Amino acid sequence: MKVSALEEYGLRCMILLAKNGDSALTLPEISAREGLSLPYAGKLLMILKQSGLVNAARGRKGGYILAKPAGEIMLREIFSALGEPVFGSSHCERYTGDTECCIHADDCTVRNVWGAFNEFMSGYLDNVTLADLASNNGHIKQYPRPLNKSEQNNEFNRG
Amino acid sequence: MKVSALEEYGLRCMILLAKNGDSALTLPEISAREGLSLPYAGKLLMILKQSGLVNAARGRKGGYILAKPAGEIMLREIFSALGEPVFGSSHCERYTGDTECCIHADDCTVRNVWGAFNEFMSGYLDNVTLADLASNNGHIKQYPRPLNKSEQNNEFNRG
DNA sequence: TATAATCATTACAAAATAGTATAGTATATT
DNA sequence: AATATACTATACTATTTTGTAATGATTATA
Repeated sequence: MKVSALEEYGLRCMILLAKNGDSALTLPEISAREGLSLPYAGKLLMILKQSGLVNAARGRKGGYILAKPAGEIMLREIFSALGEPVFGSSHCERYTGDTECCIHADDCTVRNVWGAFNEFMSGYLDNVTLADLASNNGHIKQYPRPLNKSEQNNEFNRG
Repeated sequence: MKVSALEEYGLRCMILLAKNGDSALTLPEISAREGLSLPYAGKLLMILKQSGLVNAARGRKGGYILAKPAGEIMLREIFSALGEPVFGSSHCERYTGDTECCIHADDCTVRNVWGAFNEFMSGYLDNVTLADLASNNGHIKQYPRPLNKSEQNNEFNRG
């Protein structure tokens, strides 16, 4: 289970733009401040632009800026632009082994594991904005805690 | 954010072995029942064997069997064998851009996002066993729910 | 209108992951 | 012992992801 480079660096660029407020940042600036090569930063921002998350201006006074206020950008939008959720709609089509359609299509045990992750992440992605990340200087003190063992035993349907 | 093929198919094989109880399954059987090619199933089981999760017997009556009861195998062990947790120890070394060490090493905003996922997953992986997955026929009714907006506002340290 | 700074686009190269092929080694059965 | 059924190991190929290169298009300014 891995975060892709696009997701990692793309989210970083979005946070950078959010912290920079209303003034635009150029590719050379973004590249320098994120430690990315210029072409790669360009590629990232292009993806973000094509997803409608940032606006670009060409020419001498050009640069990139958020397409809307950071407080109105949910994390989900950013992740959707950069990749897929862990258990996305394509998951079952992706892992079909040798067969046309997954052999567990009817009765899948694994699906529930990814489903649990996915539900948690959905709650997170749909409730946290880019501004939340940018404003607190990167120090979220507490995360939604995981359930302890007895809570899990209550909530899971065993046997 | 993606589940790797190894994680997906490896976990499926473990569940299959768990459901099969005390009798061994051969590679041809595993291959057929999971819809995987024989060589690929072999590769998977080899990884699981080298991690100590399954025992193998060679020869005519050979096959694979869980190395210990499914109830004593935490999901974490399986995932550790097959890949890395989302925000593992190598994450910050992995995404350093062009620089030797990540430019955000001191003050990283993104880290908290992955950290939240990671904490949730840890709570899950450390509390759910392979038997939990195998015994309920794949139908977990309820997952640890995500926090709602007001809970999040309480738990997060804003601005 | 020339120029420098900037974004845009396409094609390519490198690395990691996924999956296959082939040739072994071990064991139960006959 | 011969054989069929299994696991083991290594090397190879294909695909996806990651990152680079090179060239073109746009705009502010002098």
